[in-house]
Amino acid sequence: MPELPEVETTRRGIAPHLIGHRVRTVQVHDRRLRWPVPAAISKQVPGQTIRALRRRGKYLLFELDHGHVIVHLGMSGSLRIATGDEPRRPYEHVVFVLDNGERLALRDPRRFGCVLWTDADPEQHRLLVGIGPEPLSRACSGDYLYRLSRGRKPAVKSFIMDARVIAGVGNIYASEALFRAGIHPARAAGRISRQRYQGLARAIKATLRDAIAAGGTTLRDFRGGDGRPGYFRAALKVYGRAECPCGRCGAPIRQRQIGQRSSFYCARCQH
DNA sequence: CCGGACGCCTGTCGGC
DNA sequence: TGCCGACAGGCGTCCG
Repeated sequence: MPELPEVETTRRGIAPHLIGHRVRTVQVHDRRLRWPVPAAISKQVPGQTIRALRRRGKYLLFELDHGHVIVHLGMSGSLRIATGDEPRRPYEHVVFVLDNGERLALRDPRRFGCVLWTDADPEQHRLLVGIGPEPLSRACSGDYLYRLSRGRKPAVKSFIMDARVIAGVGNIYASEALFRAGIHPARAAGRISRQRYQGLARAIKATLRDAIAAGGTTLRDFRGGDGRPGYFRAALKVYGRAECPCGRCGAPIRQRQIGQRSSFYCARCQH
């Protein structure tokens, strides 16, 4: 489900309900996520206060008094705030019960997400340590992408979706940013000029900023922490629009697999 | 070392 | 109507 804008929307929605509140208990109803939910979660977390909620790429980092809970929403995960008397919904595998009576519930039908615990620097966790710069940071520049891409044969779309290159760009926003930059998604990453990477870096940032401002993209069931859907779907130019006329030139939007992922582009506008 | 393919899961949708 | 295959917003791991 979630790419960076959806994770950021979730973070902003749930943070006000969590910061400064103490976790009373953690209910693990099914520990069989992408990685087993560690027993330390239900042992270490109760009694601790949530101090901050940060995002790194598509990961959410819950800072507690001592240690961090690391959450990834995978393909179908979502987080919501529930009141104390609301019944647990299907697939809500992990529930954090807070001292204010509210609960934070992780729903994840496909169980590709994870809930982990670390008492060390979360940025140094093995799942986070190798990931690239935040796309909205200055470090993610056209020059950076240009330099890193030299000699690389894979498609530029696969390149910008590689978390070691940039953190948080997924299948929707890769297609959208490449359309915005006028770059064909299948072009070899190593054969794109510095100038065009500068345009691509700008396009990635603008696309993600716009999507965050719209509350993310709801394709099926994504809800922000406030329960509202994201409105960026209406702003998608190519993703999910196979055969529809390109809004810029009118040619039909193409769909094909690139790196085993569905990709959408305009063959006339993108080269 | 790099790049591509494979699994992990379940729900939904379109076609026959 | 019902069944079955294809496909889905991610990503670590394995293999060549």
